[in-house]
Amino acid sequence: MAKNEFICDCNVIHQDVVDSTTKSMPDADTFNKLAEFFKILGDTTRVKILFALDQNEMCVCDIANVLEMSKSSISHQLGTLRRSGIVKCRKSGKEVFYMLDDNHVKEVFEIGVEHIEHKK
Amino acid sequence: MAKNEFICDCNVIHQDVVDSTTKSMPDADTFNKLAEFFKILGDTTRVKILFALDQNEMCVCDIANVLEMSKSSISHQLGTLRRSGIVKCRKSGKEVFYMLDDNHVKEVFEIGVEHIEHKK
DNA sequence: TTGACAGTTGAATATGTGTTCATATATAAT
DNA sequence: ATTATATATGAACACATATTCAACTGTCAA
Repeated sequence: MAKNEFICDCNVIHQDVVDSTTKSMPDADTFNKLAEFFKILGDTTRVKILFALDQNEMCVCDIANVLEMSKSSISHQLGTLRRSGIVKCRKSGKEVFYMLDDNHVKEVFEIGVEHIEHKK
Repeated sequence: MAKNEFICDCNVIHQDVVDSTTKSMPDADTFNKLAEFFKILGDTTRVKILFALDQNEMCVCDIANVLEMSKSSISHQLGTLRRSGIVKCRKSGKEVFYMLDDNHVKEVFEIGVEHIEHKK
């Protein structure tokens, strides 16, 4: 009678691997934040916005024109990106300029592109 | 009368920035694949699976035990990861061992963790 | 102060997705 | 052959989310 029977619907097959892996797993909070970070990058619109902002700080209307999408849609996505700490903004009169907050985004981005090129 | 009026619901404010950014944007296919790649990483269960596989190749039951989830759920996620070219597998009798396919995953992963640590 | 415009935001809708459940396949052992 | 087990998979459900629409705030100019 396996000790895990109330946790999973199957038996442990390689107890040593399961034990050592289990011991090395980070806490749930780390995994949640990690997944959340990637989830933010996992949308075509947001990826395009980030690519654009990687080159220039831009206002909402300009981004909307580059992506050929509505201001509202872009503004919603920028809100999501700002709340995730991936972009920040600066106000200037009626306009709001957005820019990347964190250079990790750039790194992750470039490796992602490499990955895709490599897979072709 | 702005030339973009039929595309967006707003005017171009900084024509030079919009033009140079538009010119440098990769094609839609690249953005779609990039977003797809990050989307796959943007799920807590898959992130956990990838973390585990980064240390040992493992069979479905073992992964299910480490994550304390059902075999079916893990199998579905492994299917997703395999179809995306992020993990590959090796059969041995009744068991199927999974492992990371691509080392870019490891790199992206580590930068993601750095990002999270940095934000605390 | 009035109008125009940049931007934000809540609600609604449409679409996508993760888990569960039931079932199917494949391999090994009796 | 039959049984047990490891894995896969289709359908269904619940939940999340991207865009649109409408309404709103705030700023500038006339």
